[in-house]
Amino acid sequence: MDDKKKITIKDVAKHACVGLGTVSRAINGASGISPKTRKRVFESIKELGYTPDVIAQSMRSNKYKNIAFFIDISNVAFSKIAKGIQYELDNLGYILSLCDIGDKNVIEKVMTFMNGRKFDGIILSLPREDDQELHQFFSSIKIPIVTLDRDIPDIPAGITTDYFSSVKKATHYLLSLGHKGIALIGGSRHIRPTRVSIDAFQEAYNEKSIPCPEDLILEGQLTSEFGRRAIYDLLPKIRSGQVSAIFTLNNQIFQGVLHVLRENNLEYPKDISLITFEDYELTQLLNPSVTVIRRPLLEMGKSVSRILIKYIEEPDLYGKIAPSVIPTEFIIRDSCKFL
Amino acid sequence: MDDKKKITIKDVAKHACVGLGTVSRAINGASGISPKTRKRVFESIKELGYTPDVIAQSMRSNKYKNIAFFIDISNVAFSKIAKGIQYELDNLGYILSLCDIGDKNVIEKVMTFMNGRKFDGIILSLPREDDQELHQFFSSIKIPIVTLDRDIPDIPAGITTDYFSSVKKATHYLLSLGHKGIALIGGSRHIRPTRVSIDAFQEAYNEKSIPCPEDLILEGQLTSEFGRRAIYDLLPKIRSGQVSAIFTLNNQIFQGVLHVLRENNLEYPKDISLITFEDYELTQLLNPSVTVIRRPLLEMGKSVSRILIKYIEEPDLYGKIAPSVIPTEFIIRDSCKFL
DNA sequence: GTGAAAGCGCTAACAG
DNA sequence: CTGTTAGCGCTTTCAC
Repeated sequence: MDDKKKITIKDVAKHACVGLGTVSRAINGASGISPKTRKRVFESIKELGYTPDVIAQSMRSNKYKNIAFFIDISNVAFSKIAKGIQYELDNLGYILSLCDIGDKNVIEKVMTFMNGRKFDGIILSLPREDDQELHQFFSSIKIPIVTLDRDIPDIPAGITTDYFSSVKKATHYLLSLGHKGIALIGGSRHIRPTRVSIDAFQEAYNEKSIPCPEDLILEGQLTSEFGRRAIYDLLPKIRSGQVSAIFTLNNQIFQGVLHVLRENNLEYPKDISLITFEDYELTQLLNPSVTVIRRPLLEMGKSVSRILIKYIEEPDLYGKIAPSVIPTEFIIRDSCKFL
Repeated sequence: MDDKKKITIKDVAKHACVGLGTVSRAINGASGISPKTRKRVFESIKELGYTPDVIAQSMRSNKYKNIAFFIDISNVAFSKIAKGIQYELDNLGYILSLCDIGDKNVIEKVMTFMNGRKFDGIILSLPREDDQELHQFFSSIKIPIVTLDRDIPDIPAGITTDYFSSVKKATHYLLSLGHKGIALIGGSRHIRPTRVSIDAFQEAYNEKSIPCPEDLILEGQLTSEFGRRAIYDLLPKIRSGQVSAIFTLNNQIFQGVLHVLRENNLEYPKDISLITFEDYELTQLLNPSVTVIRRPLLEMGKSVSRILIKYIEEPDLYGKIAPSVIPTEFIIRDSCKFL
């Protein structure tokens, strides 16, 4: 990282003919140093090409300039969110340490990762909200933690995506097209996005005074495997016309659905109408293109970092800032037909 | 991270009635400690719930248990590679620090990221191989660096993907289907994958004693934008039948191509045959499904980490291990027609 | 305002 | 084999 021999704060002090502490004060923008001295110190720093050793700084100051990000990497959304986070963090001199927690054995992975390590803050996107053991673990940590669209007791949400309004909009859209049998396939009520979406779905039906088909609300996991299973079970109802539209709340589920549809020679929008969450290359390039709800992933990453950093810099605020509400967009394309 | 009050090596020493150094020796599995004492120390460690402070360890030992990963996050391949890397690193107690370098201003981002930070090793996937400034920078660093499919002077490749054989296979396949005008759209010769693929492409033609259409080898960037431009220019030749197949070397390029094809009502395989690199949800779910060359992304991540760790643990080997050669797979689906 | 001194928690070199 | 000692590079008192 450095050039030849490590040049330390000591060298700078000597070069600038000041004491160790003075250099430190200059670096940290602390008070109690005259502008003149400060300037001289900075000149020496520049001349010597000195860079503070982050490790040594950390040891003394308990600041690490390091954020941990726990997420299931398999989710396509991840890379864009990560990009947003990293972008924001970069500007502030923090780095991102990545931990893939997959979707099982989460606690074990988290603990291994944290073991003896130090971070200034944590960004959390857990596969479920009801893992008591995990909550307990995170609660015992006294650094700021912030979640991505999760309602977890004692841990403030950094951002909260407005699934409600777009799911309602989408459901209304389907309803207005004449669909009554809409199957909603999502994760479990134990994660916020699914929970909120179900509420919105039901409310849309209620507003039109159409009875909501509770048996068509399918809760499971955010995997393509679950999508396959769900749609497979739905096949008879699709064929009988009882179900005329499918609304998937996650891209992996959507992919599973698509597979089974294909295998069974079911075409959309002819045989079945489709709406899904997450707008990405697949939904755009599929033919016909797919009606979707889009989340601004990059922006989500940036927002969540901003809040986390604020908490880190002003610990007193922790938990007191309302999460950024991220808007979503309902984009109508060609995957739904008029009944 | 810890529980209440920080418990240190000192506490352990006191508890186990041994000296500081002894505890350290036990922790580090160093020699010169009797099994009996070691056991006692570990008992105390367990009892006290002691965890070594990685920061303090790092400061003394110059080991950080931290790997830096530089990559353009935008690439879909990234998340699976990252998963592989993280998986392998996890087992060895290393963590992954992620740096998104995008595809411009790379050196600036790299330097900001490295500034004052310490890593044990670096995994590098640069957007181009011919950035002198960047090479110089990385050459000046004396920790192991390993690349993902890049030939960079002085920096050993961790893995090398066998693009050659599958590109040749794919080209032969197209040739045997009767295609002569195959457009090859890739990045620049300045990155290994494209360079090798071009070679293979030409060799396939040569083997069949068919003159290789050099003017149909299009070099550019690995972006959908370039894909669009390239295919746009090709349109007349496609319509005239001069070009009957397109072979894209990257998924983003492929997506650009697909867009333009769609906009111009060109269908595959009817109007044009298609082969692309990277097998992912899009190529599988598109209808018709797309003939592809697949790389085992997860495995690539694992392999590159393994080599890097080996270099870290045995610095003498640095640069002396041949890169793992990662096999690729040519998967025939429905995007090419018999001419 | 500024220098000197005291550690942060740990490893490594040195005596026994 | 094991205890003690000296720092790693830095921040933070504490005097002056």
